[in-house]
Amino acid sequence: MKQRRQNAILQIIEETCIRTQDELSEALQSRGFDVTQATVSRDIKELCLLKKPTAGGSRYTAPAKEGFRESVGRVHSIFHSAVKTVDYAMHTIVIHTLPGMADAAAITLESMEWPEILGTIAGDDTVLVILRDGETAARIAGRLSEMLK
Amino acid sequence: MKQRRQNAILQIIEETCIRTQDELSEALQSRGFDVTQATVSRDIKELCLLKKPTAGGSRYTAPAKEGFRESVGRVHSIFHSAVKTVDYAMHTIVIHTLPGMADAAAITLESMEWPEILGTIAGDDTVLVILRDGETAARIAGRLSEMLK
DNA sequence: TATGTTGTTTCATAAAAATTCACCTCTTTC
DNA sequence: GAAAGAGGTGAATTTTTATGAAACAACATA
Repeated sequence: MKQRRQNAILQIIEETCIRTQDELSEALQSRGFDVTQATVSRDIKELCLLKKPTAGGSRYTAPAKEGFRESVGRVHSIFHSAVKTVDYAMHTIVIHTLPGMADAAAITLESMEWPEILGTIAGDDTVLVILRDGETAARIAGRLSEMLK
Repeated sequence: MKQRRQNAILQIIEETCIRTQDELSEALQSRGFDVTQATVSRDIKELCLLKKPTAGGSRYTAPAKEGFRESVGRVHSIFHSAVKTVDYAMHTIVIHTLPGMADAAAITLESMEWPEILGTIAGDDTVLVILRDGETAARIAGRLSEMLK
């Protein structure tokens, strides 16, 4: 059901100019999918749709990159399941993972393309992340911790 | 000032991962630009920044297309200044413009790439817009009227 | 000097989107 | 069959974003 609904969403935003999540949920209603804005919000997040600014107000569209959609959802879950703790000192963050998972965690980190991250080094169960400065390290460490919740 | 601030914004979102407009206005504060979220919201609209979904939450980025930024702002103003009235019947919308401006209005319409619009025909001071059906015509006509405000 | 005019900003608030929490409905496992 | 776990959802709420109105500044005009 969810799968079919998300396909419908992709089709709808292709065919019509959808500007809000309420509009989208109405469009779905008229196709027999009875969902609320809350669900649409989650679908949009999963599909990685983006709200593109155009002349007559903004509009939801599918992301340019293909294959992008599939990857993003997984990155989060890989990171989530691999990482045990996140700590930091000076301008470096230390991430402890399950044994053998450090490399996977590092790759997901890289894939996020956060500009603050200068680079990562992965051992077996530890990833070292190098940031520009201590303040940045604190901020990014906080964000990574958030991702574990 | 505004110009310089918007340049700063482009640089900031390039260098750091900005996830909300509040974050952005704080980043601006620390660079000496003392602005509120309201202003940031308008800057983002003018710069046509988009909020791109990624693994660790979404993030503002510059649009892919270059030259995109300049064009979008203008489309709206051209349409606004050229068009006098918008009306519709059946599955067609009739737009009256200032003399000689119909072509310009039609071109801006096309540039919006609204999927509901099958096509346009421009005379001297009139544009005919062909939609899929009457319901769509009513909806799109409403939207175009909105743009005149 | 008074009087627009235009562009930009903030404040307050409305609108839109994300999230929390509770509750379902299935599976799986004992 | 009961209990536990995983997915998925809606209602209500919070957070984030957009906007209307008023204020202000810079500049031109009478």
